[in-house]
Parts: sequence; C-alpha cells; structure tokens
Amino acid sequence: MAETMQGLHRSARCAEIGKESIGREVTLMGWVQKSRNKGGIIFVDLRDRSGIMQLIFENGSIDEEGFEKAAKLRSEFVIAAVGTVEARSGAVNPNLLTGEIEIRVRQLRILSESETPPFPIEENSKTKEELRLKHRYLDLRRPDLQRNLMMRSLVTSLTRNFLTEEEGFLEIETPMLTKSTPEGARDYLVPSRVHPGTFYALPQSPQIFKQLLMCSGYDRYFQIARCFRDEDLRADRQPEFTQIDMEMSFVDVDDVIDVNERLLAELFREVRGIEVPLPIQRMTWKEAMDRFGSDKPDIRFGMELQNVTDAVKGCGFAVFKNAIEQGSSVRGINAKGLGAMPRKKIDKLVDFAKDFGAKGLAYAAMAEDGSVKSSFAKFMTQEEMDALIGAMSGEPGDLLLFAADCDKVVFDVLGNLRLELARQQELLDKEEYRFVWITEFPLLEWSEEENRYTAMHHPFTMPMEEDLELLDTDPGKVRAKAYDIVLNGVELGGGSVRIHQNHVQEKMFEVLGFTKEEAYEQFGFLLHAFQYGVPPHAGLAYGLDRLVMLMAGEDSIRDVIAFPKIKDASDLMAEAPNVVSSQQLEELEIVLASDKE
RNA sequence: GGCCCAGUGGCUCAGUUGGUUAGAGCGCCGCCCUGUCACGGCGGAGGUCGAGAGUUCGAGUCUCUUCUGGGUCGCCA
Repeated sequence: MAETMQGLHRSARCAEIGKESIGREVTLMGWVQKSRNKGGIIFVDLRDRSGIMQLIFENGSIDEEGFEKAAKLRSEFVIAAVGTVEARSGAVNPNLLTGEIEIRVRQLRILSESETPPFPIEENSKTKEELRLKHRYLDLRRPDLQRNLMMRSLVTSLTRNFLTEEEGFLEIETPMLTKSTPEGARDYLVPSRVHPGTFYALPQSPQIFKQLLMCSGYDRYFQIARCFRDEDLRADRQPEFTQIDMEMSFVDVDDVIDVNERLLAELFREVRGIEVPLPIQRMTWKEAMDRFGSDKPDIRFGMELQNVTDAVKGCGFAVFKNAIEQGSSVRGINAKGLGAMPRKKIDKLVDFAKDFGAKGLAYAAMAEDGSVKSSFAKFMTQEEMDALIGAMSGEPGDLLLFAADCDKVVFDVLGNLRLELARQQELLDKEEYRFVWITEFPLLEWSEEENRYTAMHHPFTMPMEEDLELLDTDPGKVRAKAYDIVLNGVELGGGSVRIHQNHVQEKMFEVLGFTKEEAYEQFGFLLHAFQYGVPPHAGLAYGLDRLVMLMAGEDSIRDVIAFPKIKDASDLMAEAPNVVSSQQLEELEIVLASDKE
C-alpha cells in the first residue's frame, strides 16, 4: 500500500550529499535502483536524477515494522527515507560519487510500488530501441538519458543567458500556426475549423518572422524555436526539432560569425570544459568541395581529394578519357596503408560508391613490394600510371581510389568514401572537436526536376556584391553571403546575410522563376514590410538537437530528445498519429479519400 | 519508393550439414544469510523461435510473402 509523503520534505538529492554532511539527518526521495538483503541488514541503492545513495536498514536503528517494509522493496519502488548520513563502516565504493557515505535509515515510507520494468533501468542499455521507445518514460529514467537532457537544459540556459545578458538579444516567440509556402521542405498542415478548406502550416523555421522583427526594429532577436518538416527521418533528423534561431540588424557576415564563435566557445567551456580556439577556421564552399568533397567536411582527419584530371588527360582508360571529354573531372583519394585490402572489401567500397551515384570506382592497390593491382592499369601505359600515382603521392602500401564523373557525383562519392574509410579505420575521435565555418555557398542550385534554379539556402539570401552582375549572365556562378558552422562533419547551423534591397529581391525572384504575382502571393507580407524601411540584417540558426548530440557524444539526436519519433514519424509511446472521430472531421469539413465510395 | 541489417523466455544472446524434450547469463518468484555494492547459497516458474504459407518423413534452421524496428539512398529552401 502506497503511503503519503505528508510531514516529510526532501532535503537534498542523493548525490548532492557529501562527506561534509556526516552526522546530519536528511530526507531523501527517489527510486529503488537495487536492494541487497543480507538477512539482518538490508542495503538499498536509492536513485534520483543526481545519482545513487546507499541506504542501510538494520535492526536497532529502525523499528521492526520499518525493517519489514524495507525487506519488501523492489526495483523502481518510489520511497522516502529519513536517516543519518554516516561514513561507511564497510568498504568504500569508488565507482559511486557517494561511495564513502551512506544513510542509516530510521524511517521509511513506500510512496509508490512498481511492476517489474520490461527492461533493465541501467546505463549503457543494450535493449532494443523499439521497446525503449514504447516505454520512453522508463527509458528516460536511465542515467545516460538523464545526463543528456540535463546537458540540453544547461545548453539552452547558457545560450539564453549569453545572448540576452551579454549580447543584447531579445527572446521573442513567433507563431506555430502560420502560412504554407511551397519552397523548401514539405509542410505539416493544420486544418482551419473557422475557414473550412484552408490550412495553417507548422513552421519549418521562423525565417520570415525573424526578418520582420528586424524590420520592426528589434535589432537582435533569438528564440529556442520548434520547427517542423514533413520529410523522411534519419539518425540526425526528426520531423520536429529545435533550433537556436537568431537574427541581427546592421551587421555583416563577420559580425554574425563573431557572436556565434563566442557563444560556441562559452557553451563548450561551461558544458564540457573544452576550450574552442578562436577564431574558428573558415573555408569557402569551393575549397571544402575540392578538398573534402563535402560542404560539411569532417576535418579531424586527412585523406583529402586530389584532382588528377590533368594527370590522366589523354590516357588510354576509356572511363577517364570519356569523362574528361564530357567536361567532367577525375579525382581520387589516397587511403594510406590500405593497399593490402582484400578484393572483397574493395568490391564493397565500389558498391558503397554506387549508392552515391557512381557508375564505378577505379582503384589501384599498391603492395609493399611496389607491385600494383589495379582495375584499370591494363588500359594505361606505365608512364601514365606512374604519373597518376605521382599525382596522388602514392607509396607502397597505399590504396588509391578514383571516381570520374560530373563534379557533383565525384564529390558525393569520394566525400562519402572518405568518411567510410575513416570509420573503418576508426580515425574519428569523438572527444576531438573540430569546428569550421563554410562560407561563400552558391546562391542557386539547378533543379533538373523543376527545370529551374532553386535557392540553395532560401530566396532571401544576399548574393555577394562582387557577383551581382552574374545574376543576369550566369546565375549558377553567383556566390551567396551564406555560411554554415560545421563540427566533425555535422552541419550544426547555418545562416546568411539577407537581402534588404527590393530591387535585389525582385531580381532574385525573377531568377527563381517567380512572377511578381507569385512572389507577392507567397511572401507578400515580407515584401510589403520591405517597402517601409528595412535594416541590413543577417542571422543564423543552430540545430540544437545536433549540437547537444555532439556534446554528449551520442550518435543519434533521439538520445537528446525526450520524446522522439521513429523512422516513419510516428510516436511509439503515444501512438501518434492516430485516426480522429468522424465528428472532428465533419467540423473541419474534411472528407477522407478512403471513405469516398 | 529503393537497398542493407535485425527479430528465439521479461532483457541480452547461443542454437552445427534441417534430426530426440530449444539452451545460457541476467531478471523474476520462494527460502536462507548482519557490511553488501555485478552480493552470495539453495530451489522454482517462465518460450506456439515476429506472423502466414510452402518444401520435407521432419523446419528456430531452407524458400516465398508479410509485420515490426534500425541504418542508408531518394527527399530534407
């Protein structure tokens, strides 16, 4: 029978009590982690979010009724214990923060009993994710998840404090029910009851609203913003996620980078005790692609891409020759010391490359004795081969891998291959944090599907002044005042300077293929606002989930989100989404296609 | 939508070329134990091997279909 806590008041959390409290009486409340009954003495590990405290129950220091109650304790019972802090008379437990002390209990209350949980509540759970997510309220009791969520809370409170107290930002909320726009990701839609047949959209980001706040003179805005995108999930992508979103007026690229470098340094110092050397390295998008084949390069290791187009020009290997004739490039990576990789493993790498659009992967495996096993050597003269190996700085024992295709495919293939090889060789140290700013992104991207240019970032991104003329002649070459902050190969955040001049914005819409009417229909309120005096402004948004994931050393953002969704965007615990009543649908004047006959 | 991986007591797993009654550790239940902390000792319960169909004298094991979860490509201004 569960008892009340009336008359008791928790005096501290378990691990908040230290040796200096010896002799003091304390009242602890929490969950039974484990009970060890020795017959005449009972040890109970009491758990709360701070950690573990050992309770001891012994005849003489607790009455008979209390001792019998202690014998009944099972895992996950919620109890209150009143007792005295003592130095342990037995051996100390060096694995425990509180390993030198224990509580001699004189009063025990069972506040709530518990069924045996469906899986062990313990650190480093080996239980399948499916089961853990079904019982997320139990999974969240595990110390590692509790640490992650406490770290997340610390990150947001430090961010708030830094931005508002030290940097003059204002925290302002923007609407969750807003307007759907077809650019970008798929929107989550919310039907309107008052206006049947119309829909709100949940925000993909507060982008337009924060720009309006700049128009309205708020100067420096930030928000811990929930965002929604109805796209497929990944380990680092959830349909609803959280951004640290900010926008500043009267600033340019360097100003945004400056504030954010100091914010990141503060967070890593306070949360992890890690000094981030400032300024953070910057790299143009083009350099990132050329060297790493990625706009979010992991620079913890080398294995950089080499452009060997010139070295193989005119060689006999048709794959290389044809690619070059079509204006494509041939690039390679040198996997140092992997020259002895067995054929089967190389074939796996070839399959891996094909997943990213490669038609094939050429390789040259250099044995220690200097002999070369290669998929294409027979098509080349010895001189051509030597030139290629030279261009790759190939030495005995190296494995050279080449892709020949359009730049997009070559970068994608080699960039991912580079990461895969690093994973296989365990070159990635989670405790090493390497930041890099990627700058000068292309403004536009050609969409084969839509047969037009689309904005790489979004339609309000400012082109670089020196490239403005190219908007008319060669839009694909225009660089943007856009920047991403990348950490260990993860895109942590991104932003840009925004267009604040109407004529540039109109030109941008023109290049994107919007008529004036279409632009006004979708973004009219922003464009109207821009007619009334708009400050130059710029901003940035972080993926909070990814940031905390990396700080916590986790591999999935699910581990830093209290109630995450699974691959198909459903919630295993709440069983959302679900069907709704016909009455609810009628009120919304919604008829399901599946109900139509 | 495509590809890959996994599914065997509550949990984590083993299970040989298809061959008696499917095992282990942990957990759980009962009894014992006054210094345990991965406590210990003795005893016990608990499984239609994700589901369906097929091949076979015989299927946890082979084939097909399907469900569930994970990873990934497409997708993600």
